[in-house]
Amino acid sequence: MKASTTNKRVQEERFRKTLRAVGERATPARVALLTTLEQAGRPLSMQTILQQMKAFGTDQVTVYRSLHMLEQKGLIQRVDLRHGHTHFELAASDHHHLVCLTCGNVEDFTGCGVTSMVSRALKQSKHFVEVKQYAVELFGYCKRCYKNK
Amino acid sequence: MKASTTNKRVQEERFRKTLRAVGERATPARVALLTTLEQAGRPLSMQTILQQMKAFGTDQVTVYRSLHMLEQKGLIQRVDLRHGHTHFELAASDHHHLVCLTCGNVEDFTGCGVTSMVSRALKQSKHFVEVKQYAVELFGYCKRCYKNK
DNA sequence: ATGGTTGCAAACAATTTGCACCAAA
DNA sequence: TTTGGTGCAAATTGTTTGCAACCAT
Repeated sequence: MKASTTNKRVQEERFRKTLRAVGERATPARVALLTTLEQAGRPLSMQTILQQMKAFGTDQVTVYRSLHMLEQKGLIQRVDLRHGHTHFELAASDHHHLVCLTCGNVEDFTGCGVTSMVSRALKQSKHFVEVKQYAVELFGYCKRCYKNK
Repeated sequence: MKASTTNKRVQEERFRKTLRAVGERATPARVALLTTLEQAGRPLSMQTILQQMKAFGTDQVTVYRSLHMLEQKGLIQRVDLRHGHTHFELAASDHHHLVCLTCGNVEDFTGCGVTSMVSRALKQSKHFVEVKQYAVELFGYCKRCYKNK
């Protein structure tokens, strides 16, 4: 048995537990959705998700409904890469994205200093008292596209 | 003549110049769009924009086409406030947003230390060499909604 | 057993395209 | 004058809803 297969099974079991932990049923479609996002390791477009889940035998409608629920429960996050369509990735990934404005390539980066940013923002704010999530995306050019500008 | 009227005319003239400067025609619809975003002073939803522009006598299609062009030229920016629909605001506003996850209220904040964040990200990056735009949104709770949680 | 979940069909909403006419430069 | 912009209608794409059958617990 290949290592990747083992890992996948372990992941799936973990996701089943996570789902039950937030009070939701661990259905095959939901587990497959989380596994797909996990294995991708990067934000997946709606298109791609629908495609992969269709291959798995899941209806579009179920995908939409599952994504809503998972986002609501905070297990996944919507990402706006300015590619023209929504992307999703597993939540709790404390990294952010560099996005190429030309080719659309995405690279992660960490250590954006978001903690100090949050405290500064809250200190400055009149009405806000807590920050739970954040979106940080940087848009620019990768080497290749920079040259061809 | 009221001061606000004067300001509006001055703004319009400025926007006409800006449009020509990026090689585009200064049509009434485009100027009205930019003026609308300017006067709002906060990100406007697609809905709101379409509504206001319809009142101005502009077709939806023209609004979509203008928004695309203005975004392409870097005069406006798409903002994802996780309200379920796209928002736009004038570009070059070097502030970011605090968004309430419950009521959707938006507040600006400045001084997020984006410059040092950008240099850290670029230093860390294998492929990226330039950052031209960024999106920084913090999601949390305002006083009122925090109490009622 | 049973209440939440799914698939299908159909409604609904959002966005884009083709084309004739009009206007900014 | 000429090139690009606009409005209208219709196509296309994206997302949601209603309901009967199904399955995770």
